[in-house]
Amino acid sequence: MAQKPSIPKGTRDFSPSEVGKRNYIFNIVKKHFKTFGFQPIETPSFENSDTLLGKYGDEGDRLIFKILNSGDFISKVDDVTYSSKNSSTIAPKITEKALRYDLTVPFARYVVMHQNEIDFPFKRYQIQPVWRADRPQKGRFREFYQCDADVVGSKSLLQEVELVQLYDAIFSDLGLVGTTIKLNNRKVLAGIAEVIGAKHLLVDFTIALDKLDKIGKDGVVTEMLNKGISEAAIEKASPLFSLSGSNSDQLAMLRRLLSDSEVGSKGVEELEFILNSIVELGLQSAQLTIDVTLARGLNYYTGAIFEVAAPNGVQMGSIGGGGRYDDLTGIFGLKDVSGVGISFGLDRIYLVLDELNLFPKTVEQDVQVLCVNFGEQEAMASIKLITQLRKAGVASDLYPTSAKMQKQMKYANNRKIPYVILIGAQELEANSFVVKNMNKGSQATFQFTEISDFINSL
RNA sequence: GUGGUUGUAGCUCAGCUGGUUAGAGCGCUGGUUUGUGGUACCAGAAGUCGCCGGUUCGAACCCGGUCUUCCACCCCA
Repeated sequence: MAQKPSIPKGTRDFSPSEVGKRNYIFNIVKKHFKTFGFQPIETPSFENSDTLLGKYGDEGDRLIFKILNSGDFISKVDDVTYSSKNSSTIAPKITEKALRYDLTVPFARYVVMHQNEIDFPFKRYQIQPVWRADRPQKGRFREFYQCDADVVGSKSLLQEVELVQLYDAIFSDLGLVGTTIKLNNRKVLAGIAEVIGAKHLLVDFTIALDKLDKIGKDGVVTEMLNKGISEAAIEKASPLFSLSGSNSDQLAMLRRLLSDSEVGSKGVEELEFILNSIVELGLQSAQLTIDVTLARGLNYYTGAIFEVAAPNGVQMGSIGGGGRYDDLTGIFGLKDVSGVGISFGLDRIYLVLDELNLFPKTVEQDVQVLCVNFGEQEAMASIKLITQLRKAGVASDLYPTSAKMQKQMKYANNRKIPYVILIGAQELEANSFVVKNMNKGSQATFQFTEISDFINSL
């Protein structure tokens, strides 16, 4: 063997059966996006760097794949910058494009650029790969697909309610029972920070709070102290650390805690509306719960925040997330367009479905009928049969050479082809064909004139 | 970006404190079975032991570097 080829870290090849399973998920997701009234758009794989940079925080900027300029890009860098050997000052001068990091920011750019053609409220969905220069881990890749559904141009909380329903519809259809849709609200977090007097430390506060289930109360307190949040403030916020009970209990507690904060009370009100609506509408298989510790890194959320956890017992980061952002298009110059959206982590959903064995067997079955090749004349008769089967929409194939029957049968078996058709000398003479059911092992003989009987029996 | 971990046949992995021609199971190819797969038996092919360098009479094994895998952190789908 020559040099072994390889693919970059964090990327994957997909085999036919994997693509089959991925398409199964895509199709279900798309189907529900459509029935909820969303329309598809697509955007380029790469954007201008300044469209993306600065939208995801410093951490996000680090993870953006930058594309080297074409041509003699080095000669255009001034000597001072060049000799500084400082990556962060040189990079912007030699990389004017960058790979898409998520679908939300390109969507905001799209909305601004096409604002005059769009009928608001605009509901769009988008299923495309995104790239992040992250260190790979289980369920974390450097190239992965996001499936987003967003609504822009409506402040109605009914959108949030519908998005919860959409999550539920899709996960139910995928057979993924027992997902938890965690719900929080940025205004609630802001209210808490305000009430405890740590308004300016909102981000640090929420990031620390987000880790509660991971590092425990003591860990969170330690981190908050390190970030400069006072002991008195932490003490005031301490009811949050042991918040439990039903959604309405939690709401009552929050309402009490935030009664002095206007923004906080507004957040509680929003939470309450969404929860009450869902209680009235009901969900098929998902559960909607308040989770005050849910922060999520993306800074642009301003209202509801969603995150979906896989069913209990599956070790996997969140399989979906989203939220309300009041001013995402503002950074591109279009004010006062509120948006709310959710995202599905296709690759993680795949891993979860695979682990729980929830893919239907049929997704791996491509060809339904294989004709054994016995020789030239027999093959010609087989092709005639296959032509008719294909016209009827039956995926069928002929083994291309008259190899040993054993080999042909084995091929059919390995390919999981459920029916094998035999047309040998005898059948040729009798104008018939033998159908072998590979699952049962049984055989049946049909006349050429009875092809439709066979098709109907499939 | 920080710390750790992994790499041996197509796949999953053995390989003792460094010592001749590197092993197994599965898979693959052929045969038992010249018109029947999934079971059984027999035989066979297949590896510059991730890559580069060093130590040594001698390296899959020790040392350094590098790439890759997985994990924790950071962050996140």
